[in-house]
This record gives sequence, C-alpha cells and structure tokens, in this order.
Amino acid sequence: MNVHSKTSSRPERARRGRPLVDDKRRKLLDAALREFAAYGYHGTSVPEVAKAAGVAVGSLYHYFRDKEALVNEVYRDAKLRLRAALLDELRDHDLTKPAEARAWFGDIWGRLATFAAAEPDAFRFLEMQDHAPYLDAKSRQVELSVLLPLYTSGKKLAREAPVDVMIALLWGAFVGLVKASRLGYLRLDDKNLAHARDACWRMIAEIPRNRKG
Amino acid sequence: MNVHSKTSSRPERARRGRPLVDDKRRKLLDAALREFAAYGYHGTSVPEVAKAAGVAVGSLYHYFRDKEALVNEVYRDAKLRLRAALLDELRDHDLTKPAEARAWFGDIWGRLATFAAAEPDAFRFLEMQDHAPYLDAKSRQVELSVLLPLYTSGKKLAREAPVDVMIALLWGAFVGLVKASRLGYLRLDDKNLAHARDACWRMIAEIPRNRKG
Amino acid sequence: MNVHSKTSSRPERARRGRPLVDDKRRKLLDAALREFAAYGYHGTSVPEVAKAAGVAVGSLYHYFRDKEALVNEVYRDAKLRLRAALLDELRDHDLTKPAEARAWFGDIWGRLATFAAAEPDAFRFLEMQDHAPYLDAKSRQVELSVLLPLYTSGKKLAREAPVDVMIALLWGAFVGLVKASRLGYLRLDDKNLAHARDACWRMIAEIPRNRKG
Amino acid sequence: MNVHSKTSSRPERARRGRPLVDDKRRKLLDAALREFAAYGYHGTSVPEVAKAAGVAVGSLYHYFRDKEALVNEVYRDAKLRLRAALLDELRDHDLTKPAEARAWFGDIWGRLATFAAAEPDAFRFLEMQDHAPYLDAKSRQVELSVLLPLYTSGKKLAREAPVDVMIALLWGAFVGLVKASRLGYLRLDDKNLAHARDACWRMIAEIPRNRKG
DNA sequence: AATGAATGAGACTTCATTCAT
DNA sequence: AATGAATGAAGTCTCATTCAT
Repeated sequence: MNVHSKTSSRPERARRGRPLVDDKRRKLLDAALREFAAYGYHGTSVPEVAKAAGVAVGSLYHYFRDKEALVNEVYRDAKLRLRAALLDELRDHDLTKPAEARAWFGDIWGRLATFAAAEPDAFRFLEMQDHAPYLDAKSRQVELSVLLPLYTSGKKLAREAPVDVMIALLWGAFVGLVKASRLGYLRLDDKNLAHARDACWRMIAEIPRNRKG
Repeated sequence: MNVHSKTSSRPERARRGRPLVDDKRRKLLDAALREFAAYGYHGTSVPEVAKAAGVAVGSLYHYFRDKEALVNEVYRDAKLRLRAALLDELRDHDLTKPAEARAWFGDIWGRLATFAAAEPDAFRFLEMQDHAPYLDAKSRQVELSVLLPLYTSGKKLAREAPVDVMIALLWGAFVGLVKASRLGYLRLDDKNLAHARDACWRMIAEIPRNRKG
Repeated sequence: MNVHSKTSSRPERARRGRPLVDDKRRKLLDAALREFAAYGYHGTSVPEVAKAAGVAVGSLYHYFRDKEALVNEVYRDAKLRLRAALLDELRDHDLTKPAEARAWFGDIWGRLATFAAAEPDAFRFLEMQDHAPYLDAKSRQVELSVLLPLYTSGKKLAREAPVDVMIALLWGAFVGLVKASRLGYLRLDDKNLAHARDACWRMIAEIPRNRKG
Repeated sequence: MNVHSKTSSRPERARRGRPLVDDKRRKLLDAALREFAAYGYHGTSVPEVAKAAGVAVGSLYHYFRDKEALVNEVYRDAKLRLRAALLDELRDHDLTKPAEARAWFGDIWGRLATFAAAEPDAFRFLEMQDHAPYLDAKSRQVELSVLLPLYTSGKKLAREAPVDVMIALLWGAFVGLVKASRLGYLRLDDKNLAHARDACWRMIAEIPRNRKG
C-alpha cells in the first residue's frame, strides 16, 4: 500500500536486532498524514494518531519529540514526495520553443494530476491550511526546494507577466480544481482534466505580440 | 437581528435608547473572525475570542449556543459579505457578446480584489480550511447562494468547457494569488493584479471558433 | 484554624459578587503546603493538591499559572509567616549588653519554637529540601528579607566568630532538633527545648576574653 | 576512577575473567547518587540515571528490582560510607576526662568535615530530604547503626543535658553549615570550620560543675 | 548479561461550557 | 444582560517498567 518509503527523510541506518518489517515510524507518519489531512493539525489529537497507526502513545514520542516535530516530519515527507513526483527525471526542454514548452507543461500537469490522485491525503494536507505557524527551518528549506525549480523554469517561459504571479495562479487553479472535486462540485475525470489543462496553458502562455504582425 | 449590510461590520440604522457603541454580538463576530482567520477553528479557544472581543466568556454563550454555532455565524456573516461584494448591483450584461463578457469579468475581478484587500480576515477565513466538518445546513445554503449565480452567469459564457471546472480554476487561481501574497511570495500591487486578471481571462475565455476557420 | 490570611501576598482588592467566605485561593495554598510538606514538590501531583483543597483541578489553574507558580506562592506565603513570627514587634535590645542579648536570644528562640509548633507543615516545608531549582526572583527576595535582619542583629552580637557561620549553625541546630522530633528520636517538650536553647546560647555567645583576666 | 570503592557494597573478592573496570552496578549506584543528590528522588527519572551511568535502562533493572530498591541501595551505600568515615578506627577515649573528650570531639568534627568535602553528593543526598517514605527495614537498620554508637559515646559525655537533644543539635548545626555553604551564604574554609567546631563544642560541652562552687 | 523499543498509566495543563451572583 | 469563577473531560507529554532480540 505504501510505496514511498524510499523518500523518507530518515537515512536507512544499519539495524540491530529489531526487524524493519513493522516499521512503526513509517506507520506513524502515514497515520498522521491521514489524520492531519482529514481534521487539520489542531483538530487531530496525538492519541488519535497513535491509535490510527496501531501504536501506543508513548511509542509515538519515542520517534518524534513532540506533536510539532511530528507535523514537520509529515510535512517534509509529503512535500518531498510531491517534489519527486513533480520534478524527478523531468526531461530537459527548450522552453523558448512553443511546442516544447507546451509539451513540458503537459508533462507537469500530468504529474500533478497523478500525484493528486495517487496521494490524495498528501495533496490535501499540503494545501489544506497555513502551515507556517509550526513549520521549522528545515521544513521551510524543503518548501523552497520545490518552488525554486518551478521559478527557474518559469523564468525561461515568461515574457511579460511576472513568474511569481503565474505560478501562484497556476498552482492555485489546480488546488481549486482538486478542492472542488473533493467537495463534490465536479468530477475529476480525464475530460475535465484535459479541459483544465488547456485552460491553464492559455493562462500562462502569453500570446506572442509579434505573431500578430 | 444583525444584517451587517454595508460590508462594514456596523449597520447604520437609527438607534433609540441603547447606544450602538456596545454591540457585543457584533464585537464577538468580528473578534471571532480575526482569531479563526489567524489560528483556524481548532486553534482558537472560546475564552480567546471573548477576550479579543473585550467581552466575558459567559456573554459569548449568551449570544451563541456554542463554539460551533459561533463559527457557523461567523462563516455566514463573512460569506454573505463576500456575496454582497461580488454580486450586489452587478450590471446586467449580455455575456454572449465578447466585449461585454470581458467587461463583466473585469468587474467581477475588481470586486474580488477589493474584497480581499478590504477584508483580509474574512477572505482568509473563508478559504483557509475545510469548513465542511462543522458547517450546518443553513451555512451550506449560504455557500450555495454564492455559487449558483456564478454558475448561471458562467453557463452563458461557456461554450465548450464545463462551467464547474472553469469556476473552480478561476476561484482557485485568485485564492492562490492572495495566499502567495500573504506568504510573501509576491506583492499584490495593481500591476500584478492586472496581469493576473488578464491571465485568468485568457483561461476562461475560450478561443473564438471562427479563428479556426 | 487558619490565622495567617493577613500575611497572604494577594492584596485585599475590593470584591464584587462572589463571597470571600469560601476562599478557594486560601484553601489551595493551605492544601498545597500540607502536601508539599508531606511529599515534597516532585512527590506531589496537582490533582492531589486540588483534591486536598476540595477544588477541581481546573480551578487551581485559575488561581495559579502552573505548578511552579503554586510552589512559589506557597513558599512566599509560608516564609512571610515565618518572618512575621520571628521578627514582628521584636523589642529593641542593646545587644552589646550581655543580659539584654541573652533576653533577645530567648525571645527569638521562643518565637521559633512557637512557630514550629503552630505551623509544623510550614516549618517542615521551608526546611525540607532545596527550593532553589524552582524559586523565582520574587521568592528569593522574600528569602533575603528574612535573613538580612538576622545578619544585622548578629553583627552587633558577634565579636570574633563570623556571623554567617553562627547563623547557619544556630538555624541548622534548631532544624535538626525539629527534624529529630518529627522522626521520633526525641520529644520536644519544654524541658528539652530549654536545654536546647541554653546549648545554642552557649554556642553563639562567646566567652569574653577579658572576663578571665 | 572511583575513590570510595573500599566502602562500596561490592566486596573485593578475587576476580578472574571479567574486569572490574566495567562494573555496571557500581556505575549505576554512583550515577544514581549524583542524580538523586541533585534533583531528589521524585525529581529523578530512571532513564536519567541509566543515561548518567552510561548503561541501558534494561540493565538497570537487571541490577535493581525497581526505582525504590535503587534508592534504598544508594542510601545504604552512602550511609555506610558515612559511618565508616565517622567511626572506623576511632580511638578509644575516656570521655569523662575533659581533655580527652575535647580531642575526641575534634576528631569527630574533622572526620565529618572531611566526608562532607570528599563526598558532597553523598552528604547532600543523605540530608536533603525525608527518606522515610521509601526506606525499607534494612535501610532503617543501617540508619540506626550510625546513630547508636554516637548515642553511646554521648552518654559518657553528657551530665545533665539529654543526649538525643545534643546529638540532634550538633548534627543539625553541621548540616546547616554545609547547606549554607552550598547555597553560597558562606565559605567553608579552615578558619570558618574551626570557628564552627569551637562553637559546637561550647554547645555540647556543659559548664563544669565546679564553676558553681 | 545487555539492549532499547514498546507500553500505558498518570503527570501537567487547557478548554468548552455552566451557573451563581 | 453580564460576569468570570468553577468544572472535569480531554489534550500533550513523561516515566517506571517489560520484553523480544
């Protein structure tokens, strides 16, 4: 069920004695993500997380200093998986060529859609609320490591419009789409996804002025 | 009792005996909005709200049955102000005519931007998290009363793309913009707002058919 | 039963509504003193104190920020009563005259004995352990306000021996006496108290050298 | 590494294979004494002790049934070292002769001072609090084995004053001295120690009868 | 013998809610 | 209407102790 252990933040240190089989740490991260995604940070209690992970409360505190350390690890864990889904092995494009830019965008969009579908909890948690109040420096670092590559790519694409604005709009649009789907306002099928993708491409791809002349 | 019409929190009606100055109910709604916007529903305590309103806890419970009733009223209060800001006295347009459609959109966009700037707490609260878990029937009714007019207008505008998808994208894009601004990723000045508006218009305005011909 | 309300640290601010009759704050301080005296700070739980005071746990936190604030207030409360018992209305003596010095000491000793008998919990608590780890600045101030007058008086009395040493010995001797009595090693009756008083007087009253000549 | 091994609870039996260096039991007793002396019984956690001893928690429970058994062993261990320091090889005096009595007292005092200086943690722990609540029968036996010889010697010395009172005063005075020194109220140098010794001698040495004649 | 992950009771503290004044 | 003291359930976290390895 869980395929993303590899991207966990803890290095795979050599184990003595205890088997990796029933990795309580992993179970706790997964359970916490589910609960936080469903009820928010403040709406989730620590015993709730422990129970969902099938672990005693005390054990949770063996792996995480406190509740805040737990959210931070959950956050980084999810964010890093999002980054991987979005950026890993992304083909090198020449974004100045319209056709390649379009293909690049289609790729990104597909990855986003795949991630949102494969890991609804991770996506929901990452977008559900202001994490700022409890994120630590390390988590903010991870946050940037996702944004910066997007800005860099965006720079090559943008002509007039400010990249930051375009990224905010695009990201917000996709989040709005998923949110509306979750609330039952629409169905996120392939057709709708394609429509949305094209609409978003129109949004960020400016019509070249000189093309008209 | 309180209709909070003018977008401002204080209605202007003529008072007789009791001074308007001490409208505790209004103070509580305003304070609660501020706190909920800043810390979320679960992150805000009832005594905190009472204190921020300069009112005793007991009094809060005189005006609102419990915390849940309070959020619901805060939610409706804010949402109705948003609806008013968005839809009140909206000129009747013939959305099938491109120019008028464009003007209509510009109007909507301006109203949104004005609301987000004038009532940052209301905007933030309304978009900050999943309210579903505690919203009652009446609140959901209000939610719909904002969405339906948009859908209706959208229908007239849309040709191929599904309205629900377009609304979700547009709404999400604007929310993303404000969120990015709040987090310090960009500055929401007139120039950026205009860029964003144009980009969003490109997103929802479909390519005219005759262009293909 | 409780005669020391007057020395409580809280000023007698004008009360509205609620009666002073069942002063929960006072009850909590008294109960806490009893429990702390019996089991020590770390050996006493907050619910234990609340229960002993006949009050709900939550109420305790209404009066005291946390457990540490509680001990500090208990400490100051007890220490101030000790100071009052020891120093209030102490007659002015000319400590350079042997007879008056002796009378002064007899007075002090009697006051100490009275206090230890009247408030065994207060005496035990104050001497039972190192309070340093949790005492705040205000409490340390109170601590000094008891010691300084003793040092001042001691200065007038002492000829050769260092005052600080003499005070430490005297204080320790009395504490040892009370402790031994509590542990059942001796009975603290008037006869023994008189013996002890005379012994302690011999300890601190140096034999004048010139008397021999 | 450990200077008080001689009085340690472990007899010096001839060792074969395992080196004495890694005597975990000893390390645990020492670490526990340090922690208990610093934070008290209830203020010290078992994992804390294990960590300070450089030993796993599980191992601690291999050597001591539980926390209470541990304090009891620490208590006896320290108390026996105190007894040894105080009474071992104490010369036989004829305490009825004033000069010998004085010498005997000087010896005792010196031993006390040496012990307090050499083993501050042991001294502090033994005097820091009421151990009664957790001491078992065996520990109380040890307690008596220190007191009884003192009482016996005291009997020979005392004429009028009750021995128990004198011992309590003397012991308390010395404890008060060390405590005041630890709290920074005075410096425990040779001069002050000599002053204190003389003062205490005055306290317990009764005025010769013939002075009255 | 040794380890330290695992446990759950219980510690400290907060908070939604009530109610006497 | 208004107050805020009072309550106890529930939240976060610690700790003595056990046990598989």
